[in-house]
Amino acid sequence: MPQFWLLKCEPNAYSIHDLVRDGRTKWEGIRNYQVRNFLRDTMEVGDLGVFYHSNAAPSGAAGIVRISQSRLADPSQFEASAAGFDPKSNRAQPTWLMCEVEFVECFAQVVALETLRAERGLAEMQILRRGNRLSITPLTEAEFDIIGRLGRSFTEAGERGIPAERGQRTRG
DNA sequence: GCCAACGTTGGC
DNA sequence: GCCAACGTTGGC
Repeated sequence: MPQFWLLKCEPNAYSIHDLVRDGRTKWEGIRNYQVRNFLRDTMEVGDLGVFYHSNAAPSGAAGIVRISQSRLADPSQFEASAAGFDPKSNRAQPTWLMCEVEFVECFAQVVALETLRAERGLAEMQILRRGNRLSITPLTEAEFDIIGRLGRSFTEAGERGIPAERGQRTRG
């Protein structure tokens, strides 16, 4: 049984389109203990994730990824010149972990934050809570399915991040 | 650029 | 262990 995640990234730094090009990428640079604990204790290869663009116009869900590697040591914690350098960490017991994600799907348009907020089934989603700052958060399967359905509901006519239809649609 | 919210740091 | 100061995040 896969688990489900929402992974935030600023598209200025790395976007879903970069992942389309690369196929897979290391999700490095996490320096928050709550997120580290997800990476260490919970996330497994085969889990599915929503790729979320933050600090964007519009911010929102941009596509789907799959976890292709888990529990990797983040090498930048050992690099003195790196922004995420952590002099207290050591190679025998790295403090900071990362995962690798592989591309699954790019939505025709970003499902805008405004659209996510309007969806009743997403009311409990952590990303929508005030002050949420975790870059990786768990989703329920129902939340993941709703976001996937919204992402697939765009037609070419829709141009403002507003879904053209919201009919029932099954996953896969 | 503003600002609310939250995490981290460090003095005590 | 408390808590004020500071830094970061991210929507707007």
